[in-house]
Amino acid sequence: MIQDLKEQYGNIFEEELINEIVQVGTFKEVPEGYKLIEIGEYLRGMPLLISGVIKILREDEDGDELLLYYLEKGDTCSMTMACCMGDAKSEIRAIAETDAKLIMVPIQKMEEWTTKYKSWRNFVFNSYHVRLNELLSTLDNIAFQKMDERLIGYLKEKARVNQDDIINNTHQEIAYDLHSSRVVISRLLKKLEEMGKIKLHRNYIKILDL
Amino acid sequence: MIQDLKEQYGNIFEEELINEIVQVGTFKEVPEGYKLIEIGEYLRGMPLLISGVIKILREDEDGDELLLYYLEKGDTCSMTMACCMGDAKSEIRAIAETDAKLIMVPIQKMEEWTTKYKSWRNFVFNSYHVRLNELLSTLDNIAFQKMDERLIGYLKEKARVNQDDIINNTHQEIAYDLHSSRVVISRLLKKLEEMGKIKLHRNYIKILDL
DNA sequence: CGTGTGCAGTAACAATAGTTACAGAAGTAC
DNA sequence: GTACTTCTGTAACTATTGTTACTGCACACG
Repeated sequence: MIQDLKEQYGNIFEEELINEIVQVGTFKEVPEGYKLIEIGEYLRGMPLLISGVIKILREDEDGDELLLYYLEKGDTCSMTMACCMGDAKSEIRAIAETDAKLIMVPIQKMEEWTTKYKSWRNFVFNSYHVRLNELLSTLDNIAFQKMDERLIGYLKEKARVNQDDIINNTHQEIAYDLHSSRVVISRLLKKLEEMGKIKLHRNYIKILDL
Repeated sequence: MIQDLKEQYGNIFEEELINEIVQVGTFKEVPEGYKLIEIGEYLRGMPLLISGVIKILREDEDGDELLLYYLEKGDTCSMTMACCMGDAKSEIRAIAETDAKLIMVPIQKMEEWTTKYKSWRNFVFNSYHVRLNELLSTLDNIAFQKMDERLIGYLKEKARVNQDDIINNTHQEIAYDLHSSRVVISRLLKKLEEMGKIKLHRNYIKILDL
């Protein structure tokens, strides 16, 4: 845990803070698909991501889903931080997109460290900043783009975070993430295939030239 | 300026911080429609809103607009804060929805005060928190609601921030805010009128029972 | 090797939103 | 008053997205 932590956060947190994190944090290794946070759930800790990718989803009262963004190594969940200050109930769902390693820090420490460590303060501010912009960009996509463009963006982003030109998802799963329906996604994917941008297979999609 | 500031922020900022704000901040009074921040513009200061309402808009590369949310008294612009830490260019446009009074604080002070004053730290964190949730709620509206529901929400919110059952806007202006077209908005407004929820007039709309 | 299950392809249709075009009403300027 | 502009109402049409229904294929499992 210590070497993982140092590798990922050593150059942004001071030694003393790293030591504190090691003392109070708990190391967690989760498999792909593991649900880390559920909507409405009370949060016990704040995650520091060491490796892997976490996807953050929003859901409305009818159960309709929407992918907000991915967390990658070195990221933390600003939503969690936001929750720690407010009503403490999660507004989002977090699912491991790949196998992931992370450190859970008790939320009580958050404010203490904010006072004590400049590097922690900067980290928290920076996380908010990055997340706010990420959310803004997600909003742009939904507000200004049509489904075909959103789909292309989705495939690109997914390939990027997973470092893989193969998208291991069914059309139904993609439809959930984009808050659309399976038939619509199949239709658009077919078009992309006809344009030579992707190659469709059962349970996976190969990206050729997006 | 001092009495305004104390009235609005006196119970959250300590005396010393208030004094600093008075020293380095500049008081600004702007009329309705005044453009406070433009997209891509470099930010000189961070606004603390004393009175009035500011609307925050997003725009894509084609010039299509979208209303994100309103700032009310006691709010500050988290986007601005986010900018101060990042590339400093504004991601959004800010327009005075009503006549407004505000205090502009030089962005250099932001980090200094973050270290120095706990109340300032909390204020900044809290602003981020509120804005993140606001943005999330905006995203919910766009992603999960249809235009008629969004329109109702828009009218309600506008009536709330302006404390007025009269919405002083043309259909075209509403269409811009919701990133739709005038004809669509006119059509939906007519339906709402037929349902007895509103009464339409030239240049304004009276809300009856939304 | 047949059967069941889940996935993908496709057609036909419905609903929603956006576009174009035009007419008339309300207000403004002269 | 007349001329002009702006705002609203409406029709007709297109585009996009969503829905329902049915097909066949691939794969797993006995």
